[in-house]
Formats: sequence, structure tokens, C-alpha cells
Amino acid sequence: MTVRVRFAPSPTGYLHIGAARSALFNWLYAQKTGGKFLLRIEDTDLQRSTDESTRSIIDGMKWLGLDYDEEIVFQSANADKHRTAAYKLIDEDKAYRDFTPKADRDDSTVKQGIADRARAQSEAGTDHRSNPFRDLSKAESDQRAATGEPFAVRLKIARMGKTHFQDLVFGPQERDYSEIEDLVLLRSDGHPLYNLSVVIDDIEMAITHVIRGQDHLTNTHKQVLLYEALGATVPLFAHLPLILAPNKGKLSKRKHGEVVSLTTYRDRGFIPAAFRNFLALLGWAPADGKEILSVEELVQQFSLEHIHRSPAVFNFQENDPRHWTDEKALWMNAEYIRTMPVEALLPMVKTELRSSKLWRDEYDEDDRDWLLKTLDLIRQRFFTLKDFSGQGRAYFSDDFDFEEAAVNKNLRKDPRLQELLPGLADHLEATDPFTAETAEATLRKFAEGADVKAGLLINGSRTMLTGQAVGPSMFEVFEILGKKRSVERLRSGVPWFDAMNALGDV
RNA sequence: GGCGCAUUGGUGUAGUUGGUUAACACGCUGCCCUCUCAAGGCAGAGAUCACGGGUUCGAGUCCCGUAUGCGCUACCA
Repeated sequence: MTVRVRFAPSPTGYLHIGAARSALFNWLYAQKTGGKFLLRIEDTDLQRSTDESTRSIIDGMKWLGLDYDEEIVFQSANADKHRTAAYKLIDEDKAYRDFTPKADRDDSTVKQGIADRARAQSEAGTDHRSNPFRDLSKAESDQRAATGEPFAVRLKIARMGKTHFQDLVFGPQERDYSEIEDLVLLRSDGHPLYNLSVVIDDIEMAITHVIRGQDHLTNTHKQVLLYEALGATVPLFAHLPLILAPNKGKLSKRKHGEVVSLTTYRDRGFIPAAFRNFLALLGWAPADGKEILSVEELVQQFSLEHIHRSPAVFNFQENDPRHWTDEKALWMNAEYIRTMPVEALLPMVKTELRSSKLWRDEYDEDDRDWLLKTLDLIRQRFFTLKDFSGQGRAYFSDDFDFEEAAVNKNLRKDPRLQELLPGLADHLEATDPFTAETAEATLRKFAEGADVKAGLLINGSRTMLTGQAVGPSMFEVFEILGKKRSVERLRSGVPWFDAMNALGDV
């Protein structure tokens, strides 16, 4: 039997990282077992579903490299099938028409309503399954339906017994029928409800393993009952631990904003492979404890048995730009940036430089080698792709900003620099060939002659050439920027020193 | 209210059938390297394994209870 798994998000917002993780795990399992990974958009809630959201889900999966097999299934297209199945269950006496008028429910207070009703029922001693229409005669039910009286369709749960299923993560599960109410299959307006739709679609798509969030764990019993009523084979289930916010509360869009959206990571310069790697470690760990894993390794190591039962905490600090998302995610991204083949990094940097208007077509041709060398040099201390256009701007453009702190620390501190740096420029100009080695020799010799520490000139040069106080080895920077730009930038310091002199006069 | 699930240093995790110093990664601190910052190397701080009982010669590992968190309990998905 070939494994068939699916990712079934509802398109009611952007792709949440929890959902992305579910998609990943399904995909990994399919790859691992040589099975099929299918995508089904659960768009039965017409009010809340949007095309934009569907697009963001597909984009997000594409970004993560989660290719799906076969055509996308849109659940809304199957509504007729769902209805037909429900009516068939009525005929078989496995479901019944409930003519109770529909009660209006307020989304914001449902949970409270449930608790209140449960309490009242418990005090009154009534069974929450008692429904006057459950045992209505078929003739009467048919007749009332024929007159056009609206009804919901409910599954008839047996009075006595228990449901069982084996969860591949949480182990054997059991639930007494008395805990399960006669769930509504079809709304009184004929609209099929979630539990019915998933089960029928999963049967239709011949899903063998249902891998989804733990929030569905207890509802699974209802679905098992439905499979049985429909006479279908019950698939295997694997429920994934939830992903929680730093305060161990629910990770929600409303409370936490864009940090939970997958597209945020794409837009803020994450490497897909790095984020995928990070996501895989949320609720799962390879047997050998190795954490940096290529897709191939991920696929090879993945197993449902190693998924944990306890929820994973996604750690980030709100309102802190430095720690805007999980530190480990950031670290992992940096790790990928600095260790992946620079040729593989190039296209991603290209996209970033393009959007920042720093890209030049020569980078694809004559200057390609220079670009690769430059990326390799500067990537060592970058965390996201954004850094290439941010901190790395001076390598791609003459129009870059000077950091105030760097100017103060490396330039204004020593007035001699306003003579020394142009002097150094003259010597560098006369250096031929101009490489990291020759530039170093020139600088050190010049420092000796001027009786200053090389560090003074090195740090001053760094700020003049890149606007920053930190960066790669200075001599490498000289070579990368080339003689012309190095010399120009060393001589362009006038504004800084003018300002300093003016300050001194006052 | 009921039912279910979870609980190992700040975070992510390892701890196969109970066996002695609770392991790894991120983060943090210090040192080395050094032209800065990283990276890298080395060293270190940080956990009475939620709490309380019990079983046992011995429990993070098994049992019971409590607490906390989360989920479900909808004519939402």
C-alpha cells in the first residue's frame, strides 16, 4: 500500500508557521515512504476564505520546497458529494434529521456558552445527547422534510460503547460514546460541516495517514465513527504537538502578528532551507541529535515515532528588532548563509540586491567572479539576506551611510587621521599589483613610517570604506573594493574632518 | 462544567525495557585567535527532571493525587 498524506489548510489568512510545520511533516513522511503528498484547500467557510489566502498558502509551500502531487482539491467543489453521503446515512438510519430551530451563536462567546450549558445540563441531570428527533419515526421524519421544514442532519452515536484508534504519536486513544454528542453533519441550510467534509474527502483521496495538529486529537473520535458509519477504512492518525508562544499561550495571528506568518520569513531574508530545517525541529528531533540537516538528511531521518507529545515553544521577543523571531531560527539562517555553496546563495542575494536597486547586470557576466568572492567574504557575519543590501551596501554602491558610532570611534577620535588617511591613499595608489597582501604590506610600512599603530589606520580605513566599525578583514576589503574605490573613499573624508574642525574652533 | 494531552537548565531537545557524575544545540559568561565584529577553538555558569505521595535495594523513567498550561466539548474549521 502506498502512503498518501495530505495537507489541508483552510484559506482564512496567511500561512501560519504551525500549518507550515504540518505541511512539512506530511511532505517529509511522503518523501520518506515514497508516498504521495496531496494538497486540499478547505474552503467550505465561504465567508472567511479568500483567494489571496489560498495563493499565500501555495506560495509559502513553494518557497519551502514542498511540492505536492496531483491536482489541488478544493473542498468546496465536493459539497454535493458531502450532502449525498449525509442523506445516504439518513436512509441507512445512521443519521437523523434534527428539526430543532437553529440557534444563533456568537463566535466570541461560544466557549463560555458550552461551559454554561454543560453545567446546566449536569445540574438538571439531562444527557447532552438527548434529542427529541433522534428517535422520530422514518415516516414522520420524511413527511416533515417533504413539507419543506428545515432540518440539520446529525450522526446517530450509539448509546453504549467506546471508540478506539491508534495514534502514531499519542498512542492508543479511547473515548466513551457518552462523551460524544450526535454531531451535526449538515447544517439546516444544507451546508456540510467540517467533520463530514474532511472524512469524505480523505476517503475520496484515499488518504492513508492523517498527520495534523493536536487540536484535532479529541475530535478524531467523531471522525472514526463517521468512517465506520460510511463503511470506509479508518486511516492511521498522527497528531502533532502544538506550537506555543513564548508565554506558553496560543500562538495567534491577532496577538502576535506577522511573526507567525511564513511569508514574513521569506520577506525578511530567510533561506528556505534554513527555515525548513528550523521548522522540522519544532516537535521532532532526529535520533542522533544532529540539528543542521539537509533536505535529504531530513527525509532520511524523519520518523513519526520521534515526534514529541509536548508542545513546542516558538521563542521570540515582541518589540525587540534584534530578537524579532526565535534566536535559534536566526542562528540557523546565519549558519546556512555562511556555509552553503556561495553559488547557491547567489540567486537569493541577487533577488535581494535587485529589490534594493543595487544589482548590476555585469554581476551576471564579467563581474560574476568578483561578486562570488565578495559574497563569500561578507556573508560570514550576516544573519539574513537583508544584510547583503543593508550592512553590505558599501560593497555594491558608493552611496552608503556612515554609522555615527563608527565615525566617532574610528575617525574623530584621532585628528591625525585627516592627514594620515589621504597619505595612505597615496601609497596605496602606488601599490601594484593591488591585493590583500600588497595592501597590507603598504599599510603596515606606512604606519611604521608615520609612527602610528597599524590598527589606527586599519580601523579608520574600515569606516572610510564601508561606513562601519565592524566587518571582514580590512585587507580583503581593500582587494575586493579595488584600488580605485579604496583610494577614492580614503580621500573623501573631508566632511567628517571639516565638521570636527568646526567643532574644535567653537 | 466535562473529557483529553502535556510538564527535563532561559529556549529547542536526548535520556530505548527504572541502575549510579542528567547529555546535545541555541542563548549567556570568560579565555584563545585578532585590525574590528563575527566565525572557529577552549573553558564555564545555569536543572533538587512542575509539586506531593507511593511502588522499588534503586525513579526523570512505573502508579496515584495536586497545580499549571494547552486542546476539544459549535448548525466554526
